[in-house]
Amino acid sequence: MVFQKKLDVGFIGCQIPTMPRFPRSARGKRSPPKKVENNQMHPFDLLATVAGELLEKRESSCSLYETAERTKNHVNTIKQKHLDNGSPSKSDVFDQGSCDEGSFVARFVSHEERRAASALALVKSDVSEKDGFARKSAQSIGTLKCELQKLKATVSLKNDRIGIHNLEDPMILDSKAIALVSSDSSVELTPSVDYHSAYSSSFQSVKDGAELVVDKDDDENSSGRTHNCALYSKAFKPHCTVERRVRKMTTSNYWKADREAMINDGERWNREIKPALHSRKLSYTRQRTQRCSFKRKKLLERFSSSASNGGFCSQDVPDSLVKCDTKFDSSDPQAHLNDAQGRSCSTTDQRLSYESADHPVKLSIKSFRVPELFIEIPANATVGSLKRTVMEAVTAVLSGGLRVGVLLQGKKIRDDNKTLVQAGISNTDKLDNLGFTLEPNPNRAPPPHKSNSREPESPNNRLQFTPFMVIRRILSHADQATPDTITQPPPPNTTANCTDSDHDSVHSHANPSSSVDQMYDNSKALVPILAVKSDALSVIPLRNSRRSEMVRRIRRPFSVSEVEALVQAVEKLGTGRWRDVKLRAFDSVKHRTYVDLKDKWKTLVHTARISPQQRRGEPVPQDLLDRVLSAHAYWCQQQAKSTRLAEPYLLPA
DNA sequence: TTTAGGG
DNA sequence: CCCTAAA
Repeated sequence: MVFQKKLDVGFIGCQIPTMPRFPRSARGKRSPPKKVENNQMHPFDLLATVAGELLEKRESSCSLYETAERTKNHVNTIKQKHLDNGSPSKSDVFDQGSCDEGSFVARFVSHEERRAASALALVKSDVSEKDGFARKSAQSIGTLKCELQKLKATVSLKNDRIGIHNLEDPMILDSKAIALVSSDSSVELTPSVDYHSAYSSSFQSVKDGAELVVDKDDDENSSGRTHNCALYSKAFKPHCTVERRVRKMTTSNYWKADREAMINDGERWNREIKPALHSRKLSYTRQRTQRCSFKRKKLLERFSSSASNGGFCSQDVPDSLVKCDTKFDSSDPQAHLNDAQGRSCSTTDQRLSYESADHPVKLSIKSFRVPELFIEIPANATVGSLKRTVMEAVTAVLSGGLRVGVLLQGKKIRDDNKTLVQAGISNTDKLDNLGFTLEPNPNRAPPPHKSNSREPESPNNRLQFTPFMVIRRILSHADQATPDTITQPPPPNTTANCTDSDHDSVHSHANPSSSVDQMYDNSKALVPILAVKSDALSVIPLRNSRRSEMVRRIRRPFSVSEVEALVQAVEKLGTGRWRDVKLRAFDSVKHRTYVDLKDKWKTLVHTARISPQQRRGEPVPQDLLDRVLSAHAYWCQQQAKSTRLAEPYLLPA
């Protein structure tokens, strides 16, 4: 249902929910959380989504075949070299059709060779899936064509208001899409230059438009430069994802269209379509990010298992809780390439993401250190008792299982879905401050541990070995050691302040942490440190666990632009859907919760009603306040209507 | 977890 | 911005 009347006078200008929005009491139990649905989606959002998908596909495919070309040459070079060296026994692994990555890696373990093998395997598996991909693409394109025609009809109805003309005929899109399909299905096992150029040219027009896609106004980590990890991780896990890409395309991105249709009108693109693309993109960012997270995990596992010495050995941690001396391997020139580009891609240029993600960030953790696991024990205890006590303390921590945390410059990176580039881990300038923590696994709390020390025991010597324990002193100054100072676990809420305000840039609400988890944000976590220099072992700030009082979150007044975004979102969504408002307009702003937005709206309404002289803080433009009042009035009325509809007997006319 | 509303 | 009942 289009809200025709208001739309005519240019008030809200969007669709309102198909179903009346009843007040909570009338709606009954809340339905599962849902985001803005397709039938409420702005046409521009749909167009933009599709265009983005097409571009993404084009980009990844081009990159793939460039990689294939390079790899082929590289492998041939290596093969030739080994043949020249008279080691024919090894050459079989290079034979087309029998090149098994595992055997390759087993025999040729240098970095270059592994890369070549992985990339080759990638190409082969990808090629083998191309036919299926092409078939499914054809289907989804059929759907796309249908939907685009519907969309075109819709858009033309609104032509005058939204100013889009020259929307490309769906048939043209169709032919382009078919070009994609036929290209894909004509893949040869060994990618040829001819194929590559043919592929590129068929998408030249799209490529021309690609410049417009570069998202220059992305703020901080808001948006998804996440497809960068596709090529990267696939190089290490070849058998992954053509099928999944297709499924994603056919199910989630239902409406499809071609960005090219919009490019003719560049100015309107910037003024109207691009902002819509931006907001639409936000919701897809998470999906892509999650997809990539899995691949990254695989990547790390793979990296760990193939590293020749040390490598990532999180599995080995329980056995080697000793000195930590780790470093980044920055000798790889490609790592530097990665760094230089990683920085810029996180702020401006999407295309760089592809390039920087081509090369791995290499970490080498040789061992772990436990900097702060202090034991308190009576001075008359024996050394053997001390050893056992330490052992028990460590065992108590470890028995619950371990998990690994990542600290960058003292900030805990909670968002598992971030790429290394996005998190800043690919930036060598910061690597000195990269740390890994070993934390007791909150999901497997260690069983209550009885201390059965066989030493002469005073009643005060009954230490409860829980992971919370921080024992302050080691065999020092028995006169000051009051044996009854058994350190208490901190109350669970003592550390909530450590996570949110301290980690705005890296914290993610997508990973809500349990209170137990937050507890280990404190110094009680085992903190091995990854650093180049040994003296950098001190860079991880151990937080003051004494900060026990619950602190208020830092006050962050809303800027005018934030108000603008809020008003805009509420105009579209109404005053009762703060979670949706949050997702729509503040998805990437971690420190604005939906409660904050609701509160801000409340104060905005209040501000708009009082005289300008009574207002304080940064002045909000009057036109915004006017919009606040009218939107608020409208949605209140809407809600009242729904209430009457829902409760006809309570309010007889 | 999300909404709604008082403080 | 906090707190919390209610859904």
